[in-house]
Amino acid sequence: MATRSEAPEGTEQTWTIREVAEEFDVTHRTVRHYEELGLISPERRGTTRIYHRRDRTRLGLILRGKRLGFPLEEIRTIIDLYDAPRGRRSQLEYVLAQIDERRADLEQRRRDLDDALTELGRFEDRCREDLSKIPR
Amino acid sequence: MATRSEAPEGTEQTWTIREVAEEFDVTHRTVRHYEELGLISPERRGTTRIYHRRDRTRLGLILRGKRLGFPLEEIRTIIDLYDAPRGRRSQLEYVLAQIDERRADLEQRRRDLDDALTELGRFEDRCREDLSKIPR
DNA sequence: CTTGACGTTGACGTCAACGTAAAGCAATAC
DNA sequence: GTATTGCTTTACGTTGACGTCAACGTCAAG
Repeated sequence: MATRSEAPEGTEQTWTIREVAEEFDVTHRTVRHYEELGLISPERRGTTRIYHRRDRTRLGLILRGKRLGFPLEEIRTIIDLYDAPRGRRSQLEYVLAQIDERRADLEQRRRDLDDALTELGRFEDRCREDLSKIPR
Repeated sequence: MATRSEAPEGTEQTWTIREVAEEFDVTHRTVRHYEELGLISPERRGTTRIYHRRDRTRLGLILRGKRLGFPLEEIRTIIDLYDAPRGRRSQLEYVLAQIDERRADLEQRRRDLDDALTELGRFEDRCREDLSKIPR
């Protein structure tokens, strides 16, 4: 569905800004905003933006980051991490250190999330108990 | 430590705005902002705000909600839910329905979070592998 | 060749979540 | 007394994350 490009053989599939925007259910303005912040950098054919699979992957990461409540600047450092240079040992060690920080952050969030869920569960139990005491 | 009030016996302990702000590591401006939005409503002794345990509990909930990335308005509906009237059956059923919605939201977040964590783990593995191939 | 449909770049608007500065009251410190 | 804290309100400023609008280019269809 909606495989727009001429994709005969070997030719990589591409998308327009409208297409990626609709696919991820955001506006084209949002997509361009992310580009202004350096989160995506689509190919330019003349003045027109051409989006590749790579861009769609990154957009997916961005939106998941947003659902998790990260600010865009932080999201940028995260996804940049994924294709940071890792040729030299020092670079790899830096990346590994960053990974640890990220993980600590995410695990804190998971603790908060689990707390919130168990609290909600206890609250529901209380409510159901109350309900059982109300006649009719 | 910093038990400000005159707390002789039976008297409930209270706190000033500075005290709660420092305890939760936010500014007093932030605390007042939450009050403006109706998320907390401390007692007033004349013009001065007096915070009780109830207010501290709510502030804790607010900040956890923020760490989870919820907007303050949504946080308000959540914590209001916790002390909504549940006397009548219809009210209880409404509350239970809200609880379900909340839970669905939180579980979506947990999925996102778990995805992010496993992805991070895979990435770390790749990095460690790369590292093992670099001599010295 | 004109009309859409879609693309582009500014530039300004808006809303949330506070920060910050100005100015005042009120109790303790000296 | 005055001075210093600590609390208060009022009010404007800032930052992030877009929305919205104007003005224009481009290309296939009629």
